[in-house]
Amino acid sequence: MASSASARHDDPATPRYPERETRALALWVVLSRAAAAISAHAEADIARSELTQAEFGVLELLYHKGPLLLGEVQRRVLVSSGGVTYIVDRLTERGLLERRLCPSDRRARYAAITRKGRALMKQVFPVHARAIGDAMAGLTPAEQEQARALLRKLGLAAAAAMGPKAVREP
Amino acid sequence: MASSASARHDDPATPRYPERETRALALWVVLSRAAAAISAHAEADIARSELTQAEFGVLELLYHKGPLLLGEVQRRVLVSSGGVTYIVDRLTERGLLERRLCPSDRRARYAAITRKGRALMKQVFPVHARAIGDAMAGLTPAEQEQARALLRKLGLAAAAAMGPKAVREP
DNA sequence: GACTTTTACCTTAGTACTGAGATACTTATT
DNA sequence: AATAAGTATCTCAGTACTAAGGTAAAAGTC
Repeated sequence: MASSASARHDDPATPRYPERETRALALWVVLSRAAAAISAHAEADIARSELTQAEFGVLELLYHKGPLLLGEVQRRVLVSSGGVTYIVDRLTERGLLERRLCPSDRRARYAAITRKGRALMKQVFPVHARAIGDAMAGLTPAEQEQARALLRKLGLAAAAAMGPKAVREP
Repeated sequence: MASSASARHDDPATPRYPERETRALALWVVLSRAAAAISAHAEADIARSELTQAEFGVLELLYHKGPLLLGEVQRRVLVSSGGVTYIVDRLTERGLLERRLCPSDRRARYAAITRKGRALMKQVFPVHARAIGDAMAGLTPAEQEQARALLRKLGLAAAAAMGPKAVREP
């Protein structure tokens, strides 16, 4: 959740903080707001396909990357292991995904998109990509590249600073 | 949820998309990953105070802004109205917040931080601000300013493009 | 002044997800 | 071969939320 500590200090009751903190908090506010705004666009578009964002994320991942072990899915989609099971269950029930055995490791399971799932994504994803493109249209292509570089650097540093513990499930 | 459509196209089964979409999707990936990484830092710090992120957000908002109508709280914290009721209930039960009548509108209620809540935030927030500062340390101050400007522009444009419907609750 | 509409909050039921622990298999050690 | 340790997945209870519907007051309308 974004902080609301502002730069204004007219009110003597409002506490002050060092500049380093103020700058970081301000960035955190706009970062979470921007993510929420884009996410709202994405979600609105995804709703067309009767999927949640997480379900769409998993389906889209398998559509573009091919069959993956459930653990790999978990790492990429930033959901807990229980969540992956739940989501894969739901998508399997709807015939969009299937589980496959792993020949080299009998404990492991692959999740793979089905013909039906592929057909759905083929119909839905191009429109989704355009929706994201529209949502990002507030920045010029050059600004988007700039933002991408900065956010990549920030994300990698922040993830590394969390140390060995993953973003989800310590 | 971020898209995973990559720029690699060695696999003939992988669909291609226009550059505008590819660029936007790539930005969406790093944006959501960066937000998740920073959020993980924030959450780890917030856990110290036995609050959820949403609870912390509400308490912190009222700490810095003073009493607000529940609707104003909702707009700022990006939670549904039911969520605000729920969160304010919990914080009130713990004596950190109180509801106050609005003199000019008898339907409306203010949420206000209590002495106990203020004491908690006074103890907890400076440490939180430092944690956010640390989480952002992957970028130089200048880069943080740059990122802030870009994300602000992006967030405002994306929110405006959603039209009249709010980020939450259409 | 009785009516509709709008606004603001609350309640209830249901959903998506997390976290902890169970299960089942594999690999390493003895 | 037996045991221990490690890893991958699944199960289940509990949490935080959302959505829809309800109530009550205010504001506008005729």
